[in-house]
Amino acid sequence: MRIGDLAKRAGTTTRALRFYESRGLITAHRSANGYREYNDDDFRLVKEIQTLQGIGFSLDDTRPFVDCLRSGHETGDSCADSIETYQRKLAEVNSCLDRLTSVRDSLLEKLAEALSRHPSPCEMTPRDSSASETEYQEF
Amino acid sequence: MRIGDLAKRAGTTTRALRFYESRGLITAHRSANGYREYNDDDFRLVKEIQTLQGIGFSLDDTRPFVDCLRSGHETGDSCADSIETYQRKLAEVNSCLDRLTSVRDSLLEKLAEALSRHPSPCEMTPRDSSASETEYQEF
DNA sequence: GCTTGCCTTGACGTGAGCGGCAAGGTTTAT
DNA sequence: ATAAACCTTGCCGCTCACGTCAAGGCAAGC
Repeated sequence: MRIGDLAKRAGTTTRALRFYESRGLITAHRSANGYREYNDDDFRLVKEIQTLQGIGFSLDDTRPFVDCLRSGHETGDSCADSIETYQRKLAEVNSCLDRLTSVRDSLLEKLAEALSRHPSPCEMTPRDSSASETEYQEF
Repeated sequence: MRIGDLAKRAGTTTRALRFYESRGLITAHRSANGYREYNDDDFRLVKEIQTLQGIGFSLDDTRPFVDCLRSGHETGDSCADSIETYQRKLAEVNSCLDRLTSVRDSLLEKLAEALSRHPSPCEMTPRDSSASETEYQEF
């Protein structure tokens, strides 16, 4: 299949696929007219990338998994490098959790202090607090 | 004092101070030769910015606090907008904590699965696990 | 032949928070 | 007089994962 077909099947864009190729993650062989040709294995690679990106992996971090799949393994995490990446990511996530927890604590503290200084007697959040639209940016 | 003095006092750079000014956070009046002139109030503004940035606030998020100080309040969080920003940030942090927690769980799960498939009998992390240099990038 | 819809490469834009450099003006010390 | 150490504005660079043109080639239907 060609790049547009793969993009549709994988739910991504041609631009993303070409970008993955430029990063060396996937490599397509070309048909006579120069078009990229993909097979089902390539589809699996893209899916692996998407899954890992969904967990917060950078493209570089997905490389060991993609390489692992390309070297014939059944799953992307059947190789030592992938396991190490899991562990490194886990450590990152844990340290970030610690940091965010302390941030939350200091925020709660600051908020309590500020509220105690600034009573605001008529503003006890009277309306519905629909904060579900926060698209978690940096945190 | 001039921009270099303020930068030194606040432990930042002239480049950062000019950037804050370009974002409309601080405004210096100019002396006869065109140099920026700052006073102790400006120093407090910079300190407020730094404190909030240390908690993970974006520059834009520090704006209510800076405006609050500039409007004469004793603390940057004496104004309603600052309180709202606190609350919004708190919601963001909490949602991010939830997301990271589920990420950690799925990572642990995937790691366990992969390890059960890939015994690796001679690699039980024999060396010291000095993962303290991970500078928490995206997480 | 013309349009439509694929495909190609390449180069620039995005957002955050500055760093670094250029090219010049000002002040102070020697 | 001149060097050192400031200051000014302005513009490019950085990371990341692409989006968005731009300019053109290829294939198929009418």
